[in-house]
Amino acid sequence: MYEEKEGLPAVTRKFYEQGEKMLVATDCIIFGFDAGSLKLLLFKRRVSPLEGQWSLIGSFVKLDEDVSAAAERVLEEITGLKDVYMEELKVYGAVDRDPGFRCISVGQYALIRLNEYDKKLVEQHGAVWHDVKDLPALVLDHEQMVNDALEKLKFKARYQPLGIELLPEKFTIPQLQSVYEAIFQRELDTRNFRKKVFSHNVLVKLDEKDKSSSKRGAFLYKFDHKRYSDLLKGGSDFGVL
Amino acid sequence: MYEEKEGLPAVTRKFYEQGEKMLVATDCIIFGFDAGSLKLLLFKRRVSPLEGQWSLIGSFVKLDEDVSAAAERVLEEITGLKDVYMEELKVYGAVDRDPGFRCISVGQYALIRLNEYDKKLVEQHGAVWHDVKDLPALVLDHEQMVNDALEKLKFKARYQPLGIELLPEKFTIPQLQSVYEAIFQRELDTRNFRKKVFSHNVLVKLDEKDKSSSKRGAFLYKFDHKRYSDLLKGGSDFGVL
DNA sequence: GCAAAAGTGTTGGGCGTACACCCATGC
DNA sequence: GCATGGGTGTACGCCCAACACTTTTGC
Repeated sequence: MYEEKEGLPAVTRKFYEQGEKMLVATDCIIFGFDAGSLKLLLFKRRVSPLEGQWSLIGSFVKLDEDVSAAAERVLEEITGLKDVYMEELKVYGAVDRDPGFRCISVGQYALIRLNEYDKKLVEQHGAVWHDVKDLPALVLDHEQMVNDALEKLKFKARYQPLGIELLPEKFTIPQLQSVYEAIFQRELDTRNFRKKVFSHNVLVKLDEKDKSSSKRGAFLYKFDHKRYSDLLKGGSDFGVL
Repeated sequence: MYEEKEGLPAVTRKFYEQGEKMLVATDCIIFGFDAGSLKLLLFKRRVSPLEGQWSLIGSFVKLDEDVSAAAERVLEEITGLKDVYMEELKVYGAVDRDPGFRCISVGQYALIRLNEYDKKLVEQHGAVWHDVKDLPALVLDHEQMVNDALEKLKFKARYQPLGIELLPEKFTIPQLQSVYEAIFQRELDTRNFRKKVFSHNVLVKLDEKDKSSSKRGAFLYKFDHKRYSDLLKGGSDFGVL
């Protein structure tokens, strides 16, 4: 627990006492990818307030916890995952956004691999994956958060290889294309897509094929993280279209 | 003043009481443009804590105030300006960022016209314009905020006509080019710049010249806000390079 | 042998970039 | 008449978008 600091001059203490304190929450927009479509992890609230309604997964930020750490804690509590791609979306700071008490929320979105998370943990929390094309109504301003996150994801995916965050370590090019088609909500041209992703030289072809989705089978690739970070320093971008 | 809500079920009250409350501040990164360079409005603190040191202009967010409204209030208190281009930068939420009490800050950056602000008000607050290429040390994590804001400004200026937010209503093309050169910190080619800005068809040529910086004089233009918002709906972008 | 997905090249147009000279005017 | 900044056009290369057929293999 974090205490008011001792030993500050009176005038300084007064300065901080003037400030009105409020709740700070973080809500996580957790994306996954499966069966050709983008999924969102939602949570049916089992406790008051707003019991029984769908919401994002969130928590209050503790006094002794960084805001980003709070989001990481929430994500780990519900999926068992650490070290996940996660980024701040924006602040939701309207006075009346939470009917209980003044509370601002920092939206943060995460991309996770559906083959890695802890299914039991998710179930225990009453969380369910929903297709982003078919979402239920959500509490408070959570629908706005989801829409903002989808927009930002579309935008960022044009310049950063976010697609690989949603796939297993080994993946095929058709799978990768399918991820981007789900993000952009439109079909991409196979030849142009391959040309583009290979042009960055960050994919390593393996000697294995995945035959789960075709008779011929597609070669598996993995992402070369080291080469990627080297190229980033050179200021490259990693668009797929 | 904002009170704890009455009439909530006990379990709901408990839920909100569990949350640890903290200070929420907003800090404004206020950019202006003058004499060919980008300026930042900084503030020499006259009160404890951190008296005498340079800092951004900020304030605690009040319980009955939206986060964005707090930034607008701060900006108006110090410059007299309303309805200014302002946008959220990001949240600064590290536990130890403020030595006084746990306080997260929402950085917000603003672009203002140096011919419009209230000079007396700025003076009264001990605020001074500094060239961004020559900034003093700043308190807390404010230097990080400034760097982040400069990065974001560079990035966004490629796709949105932010330059005009820093110029008077009537401006010349060389002035506009000079704004972008200050933002990107490099020289731009005059012919390509003109080609690009005119290609968007959002500048209206006036029948006046500005002779303040050359004998020949440069034609003044104004920005066609209506045409711009119409084009935006069509999904255009407004790059200058 | 056929269905179903994997994989492969070429072309045209638009956009960004590089580059050099004449114009108008005040002094 | 000259110094100073304002204003203009072209040519090249690159990247994006459009487009159709062959390959592999399980059934």
